[in-house]
Amino acid sequence: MNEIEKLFASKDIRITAMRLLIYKFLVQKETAVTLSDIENAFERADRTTLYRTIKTFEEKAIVHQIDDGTGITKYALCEQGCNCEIETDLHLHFHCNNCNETVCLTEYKIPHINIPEGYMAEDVNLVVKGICEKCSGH
Amino acid sequence: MNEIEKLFASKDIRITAMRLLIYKFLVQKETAVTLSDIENAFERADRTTLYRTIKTFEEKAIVHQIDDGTGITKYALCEQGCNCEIETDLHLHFHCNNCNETVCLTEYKIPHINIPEGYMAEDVNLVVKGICEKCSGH
DNA sequence: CATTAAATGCACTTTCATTGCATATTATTT
DNA sequence: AAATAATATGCAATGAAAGTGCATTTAATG
Ligand SMILES: [Mn+2]
Ligand SMILES: [Mn+2]
Ligand SMILES: [Zn+2]
Ligand SMILES: [Zn+2]
Repeated sequence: MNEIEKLFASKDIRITAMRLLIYKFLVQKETAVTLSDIENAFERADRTTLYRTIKTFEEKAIVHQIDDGTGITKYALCEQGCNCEIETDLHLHFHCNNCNETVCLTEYKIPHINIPEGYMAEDVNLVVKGICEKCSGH
Repeated sequence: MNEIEKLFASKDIRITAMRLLIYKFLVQKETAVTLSDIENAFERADRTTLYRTIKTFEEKAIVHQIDDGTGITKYALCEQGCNCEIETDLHLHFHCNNCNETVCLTEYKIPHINIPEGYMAEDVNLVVKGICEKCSGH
């Protein structure tokens, strides 16, 4: 068993060819992906399989879902040892208005947010939109 | 001309029966609404009209759009004198996981968010999820 | 009241998300 | 190494929300 297979086994995910391919695809991507992105990368595979694979990865905390405001849900690999199944993964996300890519800013944690008396926070979603490093000419 | 008609006139919005009704509906609501909410409130009206009315209101900065992470876009009245057409309306939004309602916390502004060198922020979306005042027993 | 521009209603389209079920593949037991 | 049980996959279909084209109606203007 290689590293990926060990990871799958440790999370009770059956090792299949498709899952290994999709996992490798996600590793090699440095931005968040949509289901369509995966679909385009694996044109011979069925959409449903890709959909259910990413959902399995999400349940098992291999990827986390990102709502960047574009209306299309995106996914990105979780950091090693992230606990987003239990408590929220509190980093922020950046969506580029130019190249339309979304990235995890895992080093940039969401600050404490004040809310009115009587309200109880359980989760926070913070998305910054603007121009990314690559598009601004770093 | 009453107050609402004056508001419409000042924003170059034609005064129609439907628009007045929808506006009054929004005023009387204290939480953000979906297009379906409006549809249910006006079952005799055509969905397209409701859709285009809310889009007109949005363009003219009568309402602003809210992405609370539920996947369904919501709308709420803008504060008087808000400039969300030009610069972003920087208050935060709260989504209750219990009653499923979303509210504008107009008094609670979005704090400054640190982002990496090379990135340029143009817009920020901040949604806190949890239990609202009413559901927690105020 | 006549003219013109915009709003409305209806039918259709698109896109993304999701499910049911038959078949294939993987893991487990004999 | 079969046989069995459990799960994954492929295909077809459905659903929800958003959006568009065009003919008809309504509102603003002189
Ligand atoms: Mn992330
Ligand atoms: Mn608001
Ligand atoms: Zn970019
Ligand atoms: Zn509530």
